[in-house]
Amino acid sequence: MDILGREFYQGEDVVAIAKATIGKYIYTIIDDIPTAAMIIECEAYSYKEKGCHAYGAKKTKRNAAMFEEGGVSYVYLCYGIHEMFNIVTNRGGYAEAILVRAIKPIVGEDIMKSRRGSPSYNGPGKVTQALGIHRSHNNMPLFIGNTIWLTEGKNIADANILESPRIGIDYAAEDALLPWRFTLKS
DNA sequence: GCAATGATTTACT
DNA sequence: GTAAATCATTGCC
Repeated sequence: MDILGREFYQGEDVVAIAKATIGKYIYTIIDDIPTAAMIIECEAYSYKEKGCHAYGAKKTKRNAAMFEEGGVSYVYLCYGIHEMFNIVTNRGGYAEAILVRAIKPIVGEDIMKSRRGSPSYNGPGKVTQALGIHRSHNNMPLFIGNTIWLTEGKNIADANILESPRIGIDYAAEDALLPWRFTLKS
């Protein structure tokens, strides 16, 4: 299958990449269990705005993965309970990433359901749980085809992608209004 | 060392 | 709609 190469992630416009990520397939092989799903919702984050952990290009131990070259994963724990899966973009040092918010199961739905305990996958914490991703998968390359990777997936027309403000970052003030959330129209 | 807090989910009123 | 759960990371003392 067509694993997305490094160049897909290294563009300079994280928002454009986020939009292009809608409809892509994400594959994981975790605990020897393969699963696949289509990305149907994601959000862009950049060091240039307050919603991002790396706002102001401030590097910390937690967000170090975002400063890597595009094409690696950024997984972290939030609210002490939920793990979130991000795709790092841009070149090294620019700290931009895409948060995967919702998926549609393609392979291994029963596995996801049993991991989740509930058959819904719309929410960042649910996505990581369904796919079996956890913090130890932080800073992993996504362009090799090992453990976690993306493929070309479905080609989605622009007209079928909705833009809207991001969710859950009210503290980011005016930056919370940026239309950096992309959803597949169903 | 210690207090504050969050890119959320879930259940309850 | 509102609130509690729950802990690693952060920032300040």
